[in-house]
Amino acid sequence: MPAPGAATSNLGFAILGLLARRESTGYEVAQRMRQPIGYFWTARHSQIYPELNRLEAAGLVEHEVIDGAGPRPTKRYRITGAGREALAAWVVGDLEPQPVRDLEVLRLWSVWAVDPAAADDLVGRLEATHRSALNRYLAELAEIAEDPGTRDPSNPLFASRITLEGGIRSQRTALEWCAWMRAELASAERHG
Amino acid sequence: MPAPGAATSNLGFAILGLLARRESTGYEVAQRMRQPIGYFWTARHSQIYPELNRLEAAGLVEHEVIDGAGPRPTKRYRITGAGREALAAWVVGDLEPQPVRDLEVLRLWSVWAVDPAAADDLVGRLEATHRSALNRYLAELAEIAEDPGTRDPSNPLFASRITLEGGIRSQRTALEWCAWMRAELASAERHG
DNA sequence: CACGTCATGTAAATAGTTACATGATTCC
DNA sequence: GGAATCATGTAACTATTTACATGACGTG
Repeated sequence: MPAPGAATSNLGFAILGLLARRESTGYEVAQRMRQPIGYFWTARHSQIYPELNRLEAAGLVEHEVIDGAGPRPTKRYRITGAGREALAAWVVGDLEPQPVRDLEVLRLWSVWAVDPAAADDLVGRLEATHRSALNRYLAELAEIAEDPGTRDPSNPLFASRITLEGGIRSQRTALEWCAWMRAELASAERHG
Repeated sequence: MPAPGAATSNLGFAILGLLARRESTGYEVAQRMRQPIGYFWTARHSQIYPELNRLEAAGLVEHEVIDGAGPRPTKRYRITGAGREALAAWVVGDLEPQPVRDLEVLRLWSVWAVDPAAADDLVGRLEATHRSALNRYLAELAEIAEDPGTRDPSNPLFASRITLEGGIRSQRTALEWCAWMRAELASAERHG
């Protein structure tokens, strides 16, 4: 019987969300942490393995040993009933303001310190990264869009679809913003 | 003569950006870290004071002791020439992909695990926080918009304006996305 | 046979938060 | 007289990254 009030970290809920969709080994959790959810949360395996142990100690996940290729026993993790309850409670829980950390905007906030040509180049590179992110999201959405599960709010694909839609919208907005900034830089150049 | 290749952290560049605009005490840096730049970077005073020492050891800032109200000597920090160069080089430097961490999207990615009414309530609360952020950004932009400095790419106000504009655009997009999600939830409810 | 993938761990370092500590001045 | 603000620092903890460690199997 583990401590029931043991606070789970954000990483813990990211892992629970992953395991609620499908059981996985720690290695697979690390893989899935890059691709599907890496757009809004990331973690390395060195953080994931200890967190899986904490989740297990709290009774939110459990594992069984299976055949595998590693030098140590391969463990397949599954979310428990308590884990599902904790995840659902967290999803609808209070929204404390999260500390924002956006390196891109932090750079642009000091862009006045470089000459306009360098600024334009920077914004151009930013634009390119947003364009490639947009294309990745569009491709991923296209892959699942036909599935009727994406229309059912209790199907994981519904949540995949709405989060991808959010990513697409925000990348498009970022692209428009970049184009706007380049226009602002160019207009200042003419009137300057 | 400090080590010239000493790597400066992101926090260091946030502080340099602040001091490049105006010299400040550590206390003021902590205040300014909330309001103007807190929309994209945050830090507490316990992180700021040691970082100012590191920046000084690296020759990027310097201080003079002034009259002040604290129990210890009050220090006013100023960016050095080397500090300005380091800041400018960082602004236009390589863009390594930054690890994303968005708690809001992480929650929504598991929203399939709760019932549609609770999901709708969650999205409603998200909407409210985006609306208030939008209003704050609009008010801040209105405060500076009249200043002709906002049109000059080498004036800090230009950078303040374009970053606020980015914040406004992304909050508006988030609001539209929230409205879209509520519509999706409602339409599933009808056909469900 | 070298390289990539499967597979799980630990160690050491940096980054960031929360809490502790001190003391003067101003405002209610 | 108590609370807020000015002002700077340290200690302890949590979160995250980078690097070290091991070893089997399949592919070119």
